[in-house]
Amino acid sequence: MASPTEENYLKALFNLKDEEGKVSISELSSTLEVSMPTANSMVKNLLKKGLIIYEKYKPIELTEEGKKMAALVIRKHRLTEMYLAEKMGFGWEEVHDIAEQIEHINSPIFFERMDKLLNHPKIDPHGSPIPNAQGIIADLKHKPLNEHKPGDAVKLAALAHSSTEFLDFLNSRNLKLGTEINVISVEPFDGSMVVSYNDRKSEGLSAKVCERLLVEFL
Amino acid sequence: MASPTEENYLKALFNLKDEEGKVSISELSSTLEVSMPTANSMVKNLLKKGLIIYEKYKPIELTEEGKKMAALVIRKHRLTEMYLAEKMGFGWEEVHDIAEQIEHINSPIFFERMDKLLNHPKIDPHGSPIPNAQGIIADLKHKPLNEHKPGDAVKLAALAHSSTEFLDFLNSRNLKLGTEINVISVEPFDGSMVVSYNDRKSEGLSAKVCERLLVEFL
DNA sequence: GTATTTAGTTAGATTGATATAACAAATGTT
DNA sequence: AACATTTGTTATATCAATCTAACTAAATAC
Ligand SMILES: [Mn+2]
Ligand SMILES: [Mn+2]
Ligand SMILES: [Mn+2]
Ligand SMILES: [Mn+2]
Repeated sequence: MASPTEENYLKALFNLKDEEGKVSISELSSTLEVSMPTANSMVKNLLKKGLIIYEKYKPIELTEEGKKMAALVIRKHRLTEMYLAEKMGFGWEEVHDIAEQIEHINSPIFFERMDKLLNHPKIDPHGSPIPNAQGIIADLKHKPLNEHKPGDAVKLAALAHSSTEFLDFLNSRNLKLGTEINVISVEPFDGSMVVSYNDRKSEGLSAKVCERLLVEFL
Repeated sequence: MASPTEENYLKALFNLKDEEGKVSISELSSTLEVSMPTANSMVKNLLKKGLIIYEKYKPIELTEEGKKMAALVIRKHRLTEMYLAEKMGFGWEEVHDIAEQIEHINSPIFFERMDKLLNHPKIDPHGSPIPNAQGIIADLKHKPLNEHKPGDAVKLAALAHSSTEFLDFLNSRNLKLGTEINVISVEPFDGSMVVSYNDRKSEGLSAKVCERLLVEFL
């Protein structure tokens, strides 16, 4: 079985591939906050276990087996986040740090029970898809808000990144998954947008925020 | 902070003291399923950290600080067991193994939330007391069933040991916490008892079972 | 196209948790 | 009391996960 450390590496490799395409040793080491030699030696270890494909100085790739294991760790993480939010009343900004630890619990019945109690949720509290028990992840291909134009009416469906700071920001603006947003204008200079939602007639959102808000058409 | 390994040692020291009085290296090593040199070196480590009192060849004792830390780990364990049983529908025979892992999660808000959602439970699913947040444990001084005599009417309040096998046995006899038991007779030869409870008019229980059933007078 | 910078690797050390082998102390038995 | 058994200790080794220092390959800049 994979140790907690190995699970964290697999998860990081999976997520970085999604976000950045190719994955390098330096990205891995900074993501996991370890030194490059540490990441390098774990990469050799994962290679030996057949979970990645790797040649010196080349990008790191997960094998099919590695992908599946990564997806199952991500499943444990996201199910936990959903459980914490839905059944224990935690805010979406609180769940990640706890899930980062609980994802390493080795107990299939525990996570199956969460899944059942939650009625087999498809997404976590940040709108990210929960892989199924076979390690298959739905691709929910939402578009970021900044790709929309004035007049578009959309619904907040997910977040591209979900740092605590960003989630606190969204809380302060009362933005939640499901919030219906109308695009009023786009500032060509800096890509910021003016939108309305709920009873807020005119809210300015920076380009950085708009890129991270993943929405679907209404 | 204490590592998961250190937490397991503290917990074992605390529980063994309760069950056996003095705690030796060999008891510790067999309880934790490690070699004696391993237990010996961890004892040195805990000594250095001021969590135990120890002199070569003498019994091991927890310091006040060690006792408090042990009690807080036990609190996390028993709160988790109660949460799993009450909120997630696990049987009392399923909760220990999961709690053995979750007890090492480092997140005060997580365990405080469990405590709150459970309405500050005083006991775990096996009737053992849950230490409070200050590390104080109530002494519920129940007596084992085998110390009772024919004619006594008692209520099952806790279990002296709670191995999966024993819990499976109790399930098979439909014995639960709260079950009201009437002592019909005691066999002087082997200490076995005949009792009645619910609609069972005459159930034989071995001495071994009767020692482990902790009851209170009705 | 050489020089500089960045990224990656190797070597070597450390720490925590574990083990086995060998020996020593304490305890139990006759 | 002597011997045998059990318990505990020390010495030494391994393994996973980490680090720093030194070096090398690749990428970028000029
Ligand atoms: Mn998360
Ligand atoms: Mn993690
Ligand atoms: Mn337990
Ligand atoms: Mn444990």
